[in-house]
Amino acid sequence: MHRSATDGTPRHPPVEEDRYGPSSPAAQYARTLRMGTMGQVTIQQVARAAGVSPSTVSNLLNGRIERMLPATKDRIDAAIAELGYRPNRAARQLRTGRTRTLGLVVPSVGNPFWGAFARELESAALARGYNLLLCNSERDPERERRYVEELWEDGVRGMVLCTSLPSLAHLAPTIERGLHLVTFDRPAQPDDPASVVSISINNPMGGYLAASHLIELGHRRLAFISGSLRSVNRTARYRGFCSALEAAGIDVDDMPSWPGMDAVPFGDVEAAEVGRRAAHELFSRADRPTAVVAINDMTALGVCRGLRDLDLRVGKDVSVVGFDDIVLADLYDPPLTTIRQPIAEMARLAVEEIIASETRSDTEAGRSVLLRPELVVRASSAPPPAGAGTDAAISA
Amino acid sequence: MHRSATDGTPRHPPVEEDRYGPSSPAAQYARTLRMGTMGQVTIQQVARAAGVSPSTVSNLLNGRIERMLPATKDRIDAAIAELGYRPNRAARQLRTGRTRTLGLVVPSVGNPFWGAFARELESAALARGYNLLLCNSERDPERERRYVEELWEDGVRGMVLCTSLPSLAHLAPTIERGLHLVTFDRPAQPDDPASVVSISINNPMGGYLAASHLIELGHRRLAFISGSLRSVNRTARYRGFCSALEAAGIDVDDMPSWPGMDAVPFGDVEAAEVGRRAAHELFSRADRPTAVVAINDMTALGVCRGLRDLDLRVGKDVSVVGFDDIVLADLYDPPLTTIRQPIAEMARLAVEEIIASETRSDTEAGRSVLLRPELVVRASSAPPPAGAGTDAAISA
DNA sequence: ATGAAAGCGCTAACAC
DNA sequence: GTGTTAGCGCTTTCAT
Repeated sequence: MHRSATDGTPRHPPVEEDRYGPSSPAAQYARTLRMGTMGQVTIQQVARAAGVSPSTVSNLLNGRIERMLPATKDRIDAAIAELGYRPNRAARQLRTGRTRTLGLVVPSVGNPFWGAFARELESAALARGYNLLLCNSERDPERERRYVEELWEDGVRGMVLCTSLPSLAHLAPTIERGLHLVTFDRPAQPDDPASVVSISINNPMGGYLAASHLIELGHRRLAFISGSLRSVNRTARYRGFCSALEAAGIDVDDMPSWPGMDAVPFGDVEAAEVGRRAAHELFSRADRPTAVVAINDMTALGVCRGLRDLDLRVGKDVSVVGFDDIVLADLYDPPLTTIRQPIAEMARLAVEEIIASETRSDTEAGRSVLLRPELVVRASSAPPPAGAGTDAAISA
Repeated sequence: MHRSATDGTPRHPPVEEDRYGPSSPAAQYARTLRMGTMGQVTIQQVARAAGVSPSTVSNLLNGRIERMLPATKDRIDAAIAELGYRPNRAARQLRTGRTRTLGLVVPSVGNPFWGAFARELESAALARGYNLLLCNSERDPERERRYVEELWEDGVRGMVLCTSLPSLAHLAPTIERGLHLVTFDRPAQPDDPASVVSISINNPMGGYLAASHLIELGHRRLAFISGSLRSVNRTARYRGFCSALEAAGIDVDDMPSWPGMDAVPFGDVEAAEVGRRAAHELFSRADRPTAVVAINDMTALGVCRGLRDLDLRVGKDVSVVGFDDIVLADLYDPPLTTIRQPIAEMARLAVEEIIASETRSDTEAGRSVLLRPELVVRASSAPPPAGAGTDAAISA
């Protein structure tokens, strides 16, 4: 090892060599370092084995095969195979400044929706030759910031951020440095930096679809259940929910409502617990609703569980509509009516946007893509039981 | 930029400088590169701003603050803050050969169990100052190998692999290079390389607990349902299941069985679908069981769904026991009886093992840690309906 | 068609 | 207590 200074390819002028021969402390240190790296095979060794220079090996590695004789290529290929050579990513990245890696920050892979989305995004990234790094923010802005900065330090320049925070101020420094950011499930906000692209479903439309489905079934007392009140999509979905009520001539202010849980911060795994508690409280009251729209499927499943605790039958006594269409929605008893997000398409779009913005010369106005949500009707929603919560019952 | 050759800190002997002045093509190239990296602030710039040398900044960065005057430290801190300096990880890693990052390869984060485990492992890693990189293998050995090698190339030397493949041969080259590997949910196999540590629950015990719980409730016709037959823990859990039957004097060969689906490869998300199909086929037969043990909760949930399709009531007509205790087990209707895996503790252990093996001088025999599974009884398991599947019914 | 050399940003041994 | 220096493995320009 460490023969580069004495063999045929000195990497420094002779003047250096006189001062720091192969037995100098520096050389010893280099040797130790190399031991520590566990026999990493370098491009130099491959070059030597193939009887060519490192640059030629590098050319092969980077697909510039037209620059060498077929015989040379074969020799190098053989050397690579024999030595089991794998290029060192850190060195490569340090040199080029690029990485074929995207970052994904989700609230929590403990929530099946985010797990499913992560899978889709990984597939989409892989299909474009990118790798994916996955991080959990647990909806903590500080943790979100830390991850984004850490990914940046790892050379990741394109990220998908799943957040419902109204402001991206905590990420401003990284965005200014040139981060290609796509926010998911969070429509663009007025204060967002111009370069940010956002991809989400049309949340107000989703809320509208959910509520009007229930109204069409005959429900007149509807509640909207969510945990955090400050989330961007909560507001948007609730807005759509309200429009549907208004369009049907129902006064939103008359609807039973649940205060929410903004005091107690909670993660996505606890979403179900939120739904359960909300159901307990909302359905113990006299003015209880006949139907519920939940902010997402996990919360909806919690609501169903809570209703069962009260001996109310979902899809009979009470209708429940969720959001997301996670795998478990169809598995549940009763299967859950929900608003489906087209996650595969959204994932593909997110990757395309990032790659496009990396290729684009520079700061181009970020756009906001809204996809159409889809109502999936299953057994958790049905007409209200006769005499309960209908117009007649209310006027009685 | 690129002033280092002309200012007070030349990095190469003068002879170099005569040949490649600041306007040489090399210098121009360097400038372009630096533009491309989007204004990366370097340690040199911090050093200049603070009026010290890069090494002093480096010393501060690496916690060797005792080597400098408090005033110097303050000046450097100020410079770092003002310039918004963040060390370049690639450079750091290239230099030290180390990374404070662990890798996790799971079958699929689409399965809530793996999502939950990933969360736990991330917490455990974070608590020890490590980051976590998450990858989905979709139970594809080739993809598993690719990820392991890619992580290795990224400088990751410690990984947790969740696999149920009987052989680790596809990872042998990387293991030989010094990978610190912990397999999760896959007990050590005779052919495993000696350095591999394995962490899992005692799967035979889990299978035993599940089956004997059902037997104690009075069931005498039990089926075991799983998808892939080749998985290591499938075999182990089934073995435990059989012991419980034998201990109760029940002949395993008399039990209704389902052929499994080894022909069709499937991911963890489809586990539920497997359960559903298995239930359809198994419960359409005359010799149908009164109770089922499923390989995991997702499959168990699918079984429940399939039973419902046949108008059989879970927890009444048929008992179902799952494995894992995912969040949704308790949310389901009826709540699912299951074998809990202590994932938080297992995650903590996995991280400890990896860190220990990185610190340890070298190849030490890998060990196998088996944790105790816990039976969680919920409403999906109950005594068999009178006259069905009991000894009497069988002899009738 | 191939090679020599420079340097990406950082760390740490050693000199002062 | 602080500075100087070499070099981690790679890519790419320019020279041949």
